[in-house]
Amino acid sequence: MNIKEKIGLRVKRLRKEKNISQEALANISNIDRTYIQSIEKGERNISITILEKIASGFKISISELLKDI
Amino acid sequence: MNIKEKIGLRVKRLRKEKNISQEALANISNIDRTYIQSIEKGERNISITILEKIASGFKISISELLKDI
DNA sequence: GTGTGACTTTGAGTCCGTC
DNA sequence: CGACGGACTCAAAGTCACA
Repeated sequence: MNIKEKIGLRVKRLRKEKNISQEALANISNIDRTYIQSIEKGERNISITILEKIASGFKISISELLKDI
Repeated sequence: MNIKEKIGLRVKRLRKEKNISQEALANISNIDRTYIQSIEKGERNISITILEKIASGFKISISELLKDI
């Protein structure tokens, strides 16, 4: 499993834990809904700014978002 | 200071700590020398795969690379 | 060994709609 | 609400010559 897939799973798991929809995460993170989907599928090589947006959406640090990755 | 600049400084500091040149870091990380340079200047919005390369070059985890960022 | 500007190609990232 | 796809724009990836 590559790093993109790992991050996808991590995002998906965090999202499930918080019990929010892809759409909701997309909104609070200021990212496109379809892009979140693509990320969760492990298709995208996301940039640090997107990582930052997602982390802030989850209200955690980037380093926390990438823990165990 | 934005996140790109923060990462640039972090990379630069880690590199100085290890006492290696940009060229050496570039080689062990499999990245172009000028690209490392651009990253250290905080100009690049680097992706997760580049973060992975740099982290592995430093022999640390990505989460460790992004600590305090 | 470092610093810079310029460049091309590929994919990041957005927006639309459908099922 | 999640999954998928088309079409689009702009930026990340990667390299070069020269100082």
